[in-house]
Amino acid sequence: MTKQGKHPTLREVAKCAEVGTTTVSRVINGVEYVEPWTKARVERAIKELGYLPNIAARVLKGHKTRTIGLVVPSIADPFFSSCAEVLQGIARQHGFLLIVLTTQNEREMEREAINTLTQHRVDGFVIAPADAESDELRSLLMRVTVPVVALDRPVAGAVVPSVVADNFVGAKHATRHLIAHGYKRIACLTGEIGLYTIRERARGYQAAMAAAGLKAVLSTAICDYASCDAAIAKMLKGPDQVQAIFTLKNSVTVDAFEALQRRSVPIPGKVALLGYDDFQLAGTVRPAITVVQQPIEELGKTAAELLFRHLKGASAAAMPAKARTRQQVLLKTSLIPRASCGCRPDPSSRGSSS
Amino acid sequence: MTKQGKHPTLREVAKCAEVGTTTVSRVINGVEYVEPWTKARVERAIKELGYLPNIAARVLKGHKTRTIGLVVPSIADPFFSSCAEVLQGIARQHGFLLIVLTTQNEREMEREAINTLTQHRVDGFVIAPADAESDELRSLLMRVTVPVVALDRPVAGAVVPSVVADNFVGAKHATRHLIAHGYKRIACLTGEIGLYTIRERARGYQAAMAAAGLKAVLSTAICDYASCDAAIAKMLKGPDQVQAIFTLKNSVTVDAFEALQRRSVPIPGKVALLGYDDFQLAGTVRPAITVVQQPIEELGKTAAELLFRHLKGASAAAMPAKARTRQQVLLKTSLIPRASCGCRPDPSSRGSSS
DNA sequence: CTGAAAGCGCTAACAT
DNA sequence: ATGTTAGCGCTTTCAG
Repeated sequence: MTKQGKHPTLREVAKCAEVGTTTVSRVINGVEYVEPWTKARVERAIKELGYLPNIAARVLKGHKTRTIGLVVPSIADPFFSSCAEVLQGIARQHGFLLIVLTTQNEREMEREAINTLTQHRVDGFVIAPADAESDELRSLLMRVTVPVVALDRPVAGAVVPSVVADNFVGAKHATRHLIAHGYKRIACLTGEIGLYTIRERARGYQAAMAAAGLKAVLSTAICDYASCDAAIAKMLKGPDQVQAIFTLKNSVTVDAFEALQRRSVPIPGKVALLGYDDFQLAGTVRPAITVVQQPIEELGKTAAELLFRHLKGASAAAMPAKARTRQQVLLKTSLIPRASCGCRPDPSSRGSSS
Repeated sequence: MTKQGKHPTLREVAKCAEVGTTTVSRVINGVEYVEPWTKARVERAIKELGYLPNIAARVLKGHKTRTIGLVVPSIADPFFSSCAEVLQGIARQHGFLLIVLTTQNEREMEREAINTLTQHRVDGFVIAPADAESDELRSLLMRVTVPVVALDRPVAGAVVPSVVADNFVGAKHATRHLIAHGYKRIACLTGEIGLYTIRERARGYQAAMAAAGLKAVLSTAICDYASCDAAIAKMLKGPDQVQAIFTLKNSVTVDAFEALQRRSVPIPGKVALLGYDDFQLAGTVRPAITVVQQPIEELGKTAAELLFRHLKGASAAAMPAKARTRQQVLLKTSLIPRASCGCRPDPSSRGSSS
């Protein structure tokens, strides 16, 4: 049994209003015409009984669930929570619900999440894939019969449209900026090199260094403050002392800043610092930290719009031939020059948080 | 019609495996015994067809949706996104889904959110009420037939259990800490005084000031950097120059810090600073900022556990008489003494982010 | 141990 | 303009 509290049913409303079930259905959905007086009675009955349609029944009749999913590594991550906020807002505008599932970047949880969404018959979903190259993911996604949009990381083979920031170019420009400042020995610090975004940024760094005939120094094993501090300590020693540090993710930027500060290394006097991804207080600390800013809101918005375009397209134009262009949207990043790279912007550049 | 892609049905699986629908249902739910060989055939058919049970049908049969809701002002807010992360994790452990709805602290959206959740027949939900005193909310909540837990802010009348931090005591202790440092003229800056949490903190500040025979100076109209800077400018002038500033929310703390810094006011030399709510980099900026830290994870965890206890209680013990104690859980906050208040902790106190 | 059949609450032909 | 009715996919007695 396990009856979940007795919600009134449409039939009860009908009985209460002394009409047929169809009539009630009609006034609820407000499509066909019903006699004003009848309508009034039905509405009174609805209010009286506190009736709310059971969506499960509608779904069973073949209707959409008006629900979408969001599959991300973590919802506590500011990047993804901002995307979630945007997505939820747009979903609401369309009268849709948002189900959030987190994967911790684990394949297994991701697989589970997709299955769960399928079982719940969501009308579509947005996903930030744990592994862009995964064959399993690709085939799983190909079985899915609802629109899917990849966010922040594409899926290899472009089996679904994606909306990602241009990590490669963003990192390349940032590195060039450092080079333009005259630094020769520029190190790059990061962790999670397994992630698509990080790999792309690393590639951008390497490309810029190579183009300038400079030697790339890439540390990919930074996982916490200790490892970051150790890496920096080593780079500060010897004749080939590093002149600038480019960090590829938020937490590493903060750790590097902290390490430099505690070692009393002047920034940018002795070592310049530039981080990928803007963050709260990046413009408030002294020196203010120069960063590559991602268009977070726009990423979320674009993904949401793409998803809903497909959602509507499916119900309206019913599959435009096969022209479901697997769009791969690439959004530009921007460099926010502050003080840590050696730039001295006028003091009006207050911190913008991502 | 609007058929949502043709998922295989249980009947199709039955046909494929050459058994009755009942048998398929049994192997899916794994409750009753089925002949190993029959079971094997069914499982093969399931795999072959890629069958996933339609939850809507189950729900229609009177089963739970195994879905819970979360209603918060914003999911982009680090506080609530952390709670969401915890809640989603615990929900997943129980095999439940999480639906997230945001209200922007608006009554109307909140009402809508609750109705939506009811329509979708969630098994329960967690809510951070926009207005703790709202009669409408209270009555709405009393109509709801599923377990509800209030988070961060209680509902007046204690119609639902709640899990909140002790804002009053947290602010009182913080103010006392400032007083213990010898400051006499301590100002309190905040915005959103309409919110329960902020009001409680303001009360705590006033209580501590009154107890010490000090005059409370409360500015409640801080809404952005400009207003914060203006307020501080005024406080810096004249003979009654303020000696310490207590900010009641994150954004104001950051704005105050920035304003002080840009006006080259030595912290804590000239003016001490203490903020409510910890944040990323609070321990990294110079001087490191002393804050009142909220037990965010614990708030989320406790709310989730409370919710699931009620969820399980309802299906197991079927309403323990009337002993549904409307628990009001009050969690302790802690003061993290850093440098901005005048304390000089040894340099080992690295920044902890909320 | 397995299957046939009756609905759960709703919508949509099809009648009237 | 409104009512009757047949399922949607699933679980669950109740028989075999």
